[in-house]
Amino acid sequence: MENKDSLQFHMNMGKLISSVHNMLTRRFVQNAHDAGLDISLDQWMVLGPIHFHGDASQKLLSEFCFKDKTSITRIVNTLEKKNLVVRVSDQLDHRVNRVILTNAGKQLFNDVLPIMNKTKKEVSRDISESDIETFKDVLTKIMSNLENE
Amino acid sequence: MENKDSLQFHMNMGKLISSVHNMLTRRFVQNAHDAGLDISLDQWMVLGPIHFHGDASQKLLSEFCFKDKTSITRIVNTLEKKNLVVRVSDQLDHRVNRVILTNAGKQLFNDVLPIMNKTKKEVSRDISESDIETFKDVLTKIMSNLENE
DNA sequence: TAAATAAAGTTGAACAATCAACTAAATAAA
DNA sequence: TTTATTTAGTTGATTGTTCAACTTTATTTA
Repeated sequence: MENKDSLQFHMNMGKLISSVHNMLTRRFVQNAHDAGLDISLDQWMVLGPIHFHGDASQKLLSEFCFKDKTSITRIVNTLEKKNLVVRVSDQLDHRVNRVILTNAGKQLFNDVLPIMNKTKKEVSRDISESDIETFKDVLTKIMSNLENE
Repeated sequence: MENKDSLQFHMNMGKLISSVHNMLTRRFVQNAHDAGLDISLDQWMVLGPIHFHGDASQKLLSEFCFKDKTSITRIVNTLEKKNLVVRVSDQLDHRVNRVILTNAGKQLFNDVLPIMNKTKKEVSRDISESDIETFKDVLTKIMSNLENE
């Protein structure tokens, strides 16, 4: 029966992705906390690109992180409140904020890198390299399937 | 934007999972909305098990949905506010709430089934059955890797 | 049985995602 | 040049997640 099958699929796929997302988030924060570091996975997902780009605009961060501009606004707010980044208004285009790491931000970035690697290892333990590749390919394919219109 | 595509290619697992989770959630709600239905993916993920179990406790829903008991409390609050479910205190154990579908809840469940099916098709378009299987296996393995301690 | 402990749910606070409505600045069109 | 439109970012409201602290009811255990 088609309805039953599709329900099964959804419960599996949707539930699996959602559950894995939550567990992964929790584990990363827990690992960071155990190392005495206070950072969420979303903050890390934004902090990385800021470090990588040097003076990223929020628009760029939004595209790079696949997050809504509103989410970026609020995550940058939090990072700024923690003195990890500062917003600097672009000299040429006054609509644009350039987000820059402070020294504390650079320090935290370096401290969190090993946490990220530790979490990665825990996540992918006992999974073959080829299965990981297929897994990432499918995720990428789903993303392109769901890209707007 | 070709720059975006090349970024996608280099994305790590955490970012992929997080992005897919967000896009999937958005697409499901959008499809429901286009069909005149007002429901979130998380509400659906809880509504389904309520429908199948008949009189699930919140504890059971929590375990079945892999969600925190606090999340269940709040999702059930929302469902109750929308008159889709009611809480009935268990006669034998007064700590327990039994969550029951109303007629409106049953109606919505049936209305959302085809939406789920549509979303499923969009998500898995052009992905082979065997890749989907590997994908789900890896998700399941990650869950067991991240299960507490 | 009385006291300690465990279990089921709730509440508050902090953070994040989404949508819609908004400000301010830049660019295009008239 | 003046007006209209687009773009970058913010704010408010609603929903969901997490942690810690809490209430209420059951179960242990001393």
